[in-house]
Amino acid sequence: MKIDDAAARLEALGNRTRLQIYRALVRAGRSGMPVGRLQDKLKIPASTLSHHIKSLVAVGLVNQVREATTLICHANYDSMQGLVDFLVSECCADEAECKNAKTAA
Amino acid sequence: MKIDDAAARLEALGNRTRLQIYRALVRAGRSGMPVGRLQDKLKIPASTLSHHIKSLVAVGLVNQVREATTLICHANYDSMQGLVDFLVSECCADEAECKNAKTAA
DNA sequence: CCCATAATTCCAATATTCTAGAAATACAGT
DNA sequence: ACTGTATTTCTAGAATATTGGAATTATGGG
Repeated sequence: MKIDDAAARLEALGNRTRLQIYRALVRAGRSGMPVGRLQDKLKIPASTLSHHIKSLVAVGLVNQVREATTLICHANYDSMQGLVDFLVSECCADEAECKNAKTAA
Repeated sequence: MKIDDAAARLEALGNRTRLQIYRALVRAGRSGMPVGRLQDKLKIPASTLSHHIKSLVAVGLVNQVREATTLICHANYDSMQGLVDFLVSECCADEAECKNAKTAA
């Protein structure tokens, strides 16, 4: 993963509201959750919510599937996993020891 | 971890420059890296660099130890691990199946 | 105490993000 | 086509972040 992609994903998650959205979707699992339900759950205006969801979709952390008039949102696990891998990779690349952190990755 | 702490850490990493700083420190491993060397490496003005480092320290992702006139910066692995754990935790909490993502955590 | 090096803080300009109401669009049922 | 529900886009003001030069502080050597 390129550093700009990683930064974009981290930035997307680095906002309380968007992180709440993302967590709700992670909790919802494979079945996902419609935009409307997110709105009920998080109590934020539709337009605000829509903007935040758009950010998450733009960086690939969230996918959407239309089902009639409702849009179902899904957390994209692969995208998150790629980000996590990026974060823990190259640990101590410029150093010798450091076994702990390597196993943590 | 509280969601606000997680969001703060993600926001700190969600900026190209700060992510570059953090990665350089991760690569440097236990020995860390002085602020001045980061400046040489990343070619950014001292004040800008200092601001960014301060953000990373504020959220606990980076620690600093003074050694004479130079300040050595270290990536805090525990802090990062806590963040990663937070991100992959509670996957599918509201659903039944979903084994893949669980094992990924 | 004075100097040099390392790094931070002060300050201000610029840029970006966040928020949300209002208007517009998407879709399905009748 | 008309209506209602779901959601997005338009728009713009307020808030926050980013940047970097200049001044300041921190530390140790002579």
